[in-house]
Amino acid sequence: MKRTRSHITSRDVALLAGVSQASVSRAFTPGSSLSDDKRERVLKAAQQLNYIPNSIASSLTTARTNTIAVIIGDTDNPFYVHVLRAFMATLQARGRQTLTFAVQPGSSSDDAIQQVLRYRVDGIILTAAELSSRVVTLCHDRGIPIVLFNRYIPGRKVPVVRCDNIGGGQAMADALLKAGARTFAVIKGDPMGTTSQDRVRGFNDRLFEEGLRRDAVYEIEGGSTYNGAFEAVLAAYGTTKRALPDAIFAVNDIMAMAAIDVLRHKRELAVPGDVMVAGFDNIPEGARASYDLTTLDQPVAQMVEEAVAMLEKSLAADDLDAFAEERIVPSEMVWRGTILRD
Amino acid sequence: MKRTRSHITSRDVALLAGVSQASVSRAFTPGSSLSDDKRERVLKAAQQLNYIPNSIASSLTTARTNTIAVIIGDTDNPFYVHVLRAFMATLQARGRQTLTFAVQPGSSSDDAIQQVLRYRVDGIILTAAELSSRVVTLCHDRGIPIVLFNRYIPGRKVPVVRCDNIGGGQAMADALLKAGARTFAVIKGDPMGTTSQDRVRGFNDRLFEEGLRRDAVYEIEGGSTYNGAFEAVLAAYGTTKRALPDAIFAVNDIMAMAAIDVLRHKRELAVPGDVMVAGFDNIPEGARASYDLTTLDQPVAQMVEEAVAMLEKSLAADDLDAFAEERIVPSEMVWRGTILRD
DNA sequence: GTAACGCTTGAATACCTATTCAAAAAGGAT
DNA sequence: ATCCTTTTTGAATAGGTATTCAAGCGTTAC
Repeated sequence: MKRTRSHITSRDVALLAGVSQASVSRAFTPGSSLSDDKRERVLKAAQQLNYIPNSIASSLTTARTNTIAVIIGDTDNPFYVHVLRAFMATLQARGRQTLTFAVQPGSSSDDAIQQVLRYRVDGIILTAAELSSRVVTLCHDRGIPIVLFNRYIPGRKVPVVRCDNIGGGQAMADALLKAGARTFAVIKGDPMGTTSQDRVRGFNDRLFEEGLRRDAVYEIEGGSTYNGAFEAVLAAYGTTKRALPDAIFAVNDIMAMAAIDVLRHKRELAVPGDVMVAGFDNIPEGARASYDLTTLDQPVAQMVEEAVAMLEKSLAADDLDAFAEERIVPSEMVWRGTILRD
Repeated sequence: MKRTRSHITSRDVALLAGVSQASVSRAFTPGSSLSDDKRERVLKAAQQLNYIPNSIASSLTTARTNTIAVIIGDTDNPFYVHVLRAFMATLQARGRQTLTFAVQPGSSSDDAIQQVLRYRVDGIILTAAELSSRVVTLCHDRGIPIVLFNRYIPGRKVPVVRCDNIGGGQAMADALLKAGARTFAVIKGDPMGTTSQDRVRGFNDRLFEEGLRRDAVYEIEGGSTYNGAFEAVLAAYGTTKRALPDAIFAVNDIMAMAAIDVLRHKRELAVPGDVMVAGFDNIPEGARASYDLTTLDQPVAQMVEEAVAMLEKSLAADDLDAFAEERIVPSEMVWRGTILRD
């Protein structure tokens, strides 16, 4: 069958139902004034013609696309995959479409935003990706709300939902000290990311507060990925050259899992017997029996829920500035088997 | 700042540049006839006004959105998450937007398709989700190409890219027989999914061909998820009640990993020493040292590439029917540590 | 010098729906 | 039956861009 050039439009339906095009539009717009029998006639005609309303045309007049862009930077980290899934589910449940956009880790999301603005999305969620203050202004001037997830722009007031990363780092430092650790390694993530920076800072600061010497903490660049962390930990502790720390704190679970794999399978060491390991995020993968990872929980469902709520509040309001809130959610210790407990 | 009601349009740019609106449109349409100096003038004016072309309006006239819908059913299976990521990257690289849609596992994707058709996507990719023959007709009549990924509709000619699941199942049966296994368990996935069905069929048929008795294979419903398989395997082999098989074949890696975790951590058994385990898909997670899973590789990158190519071929053509091809990619054994080898 | 041709350009129009405005119909009260 | 209020309805229009059509212009060939 040849591709039909002209689709069925509301006018065709109107013709068949013997009403005006306006009435067809009203039949598909909840809350608009139309008599019941006419609505019924229209819907029957629509069904008969297999009519599907054209959102493109509709968006042109309403200046709303009912679409939210979700921009994600780090699809290598399962945590952000879970976040993306949660956003998709939440937005879908609220009757919105999701325009997903992945940007290369490290590169800026400016181009992506530019792209996305062409599509006149109603709002933007940005997780784990760089962005410049410039594009924030760009969106702001256009009245398009943008909510940051687990990322913020220092020195600028932008709506954001994030976890208390500094507090989490501190809590983990306390937990490991209490477990008897005195020498440490920290596996850092994206060097430019505020998330990793804050977790490391909270962790280190607390240790130094407690009187540890600066060389009690060995810092490792894990690059936020399993493979990156695996190689880095292997380079650091793959041989007996460097003395093992009492505990390793990775700023995310996936890197903690890499560390465990190196210690157990490349060095035949026991975790937590020889070295304790802790992560951050509480991804389901870390909870599995093979890892049983002690970590800090980020309440993803709640955070996503709040981010969407924040976006919708901006959507409903005329004044974007009124809602530049910052929601900081605490993270909670999840005790499992990779840290010793008395 | 208040939300600006009216955006900058091509007309505004035209006014500033001293040209017609048509010329502005041409300046942003590659391959259209416009003198260099005029194009330059337009682009300068556009930049000055922060003009971003409106894809909505453009789509209305061209009847193209440059957007592809990716519908995914099983986001619990990491394999399909990798598939989704690959699609997003591939489509993005070709300058297309991705409208992602997740449907509840088990429920049909008909509603999702209906939704997606409103947005006049140019094409649809469907992975790991049910769909009725009816909506295929619906899309077909509208001239919207739809490519199935790792799923097919028995008895209907629809463009599809999938792995040779039957052949893979057979290959795994051969491998396990050669490794000395004589009693088996099979962990099945989605009962309605052709993928799981075919893998089980290929596996069983080959075993029975080789003369095994039907009760040499114990079948387990794993539900396609880690948790589902974990519980099912625990129920079957968590105690010493039931005799252990020589080998367990899970129709996907994530369930194989669950099986390994049960055997190792709930029963203190050795894999592959006491029981061999094999999966299907070759997800990166299974390659990690903690699992080191022997499996069958699905060449995701290649399959995704081909699916998109198939879609674009349909997009370019007028006649949809000419391209209802079926591309079946072979899967290859990946020998790792969970099957004994001589 | 004229004819023929190709490239540029702008005016006008189509794309499809939501909404406004005014008219018509229906309902209610007296 | 009359007037007033409320609801329903259709005609007309806006929304922003791509494209068509015809005109304008400059070039080349003879």
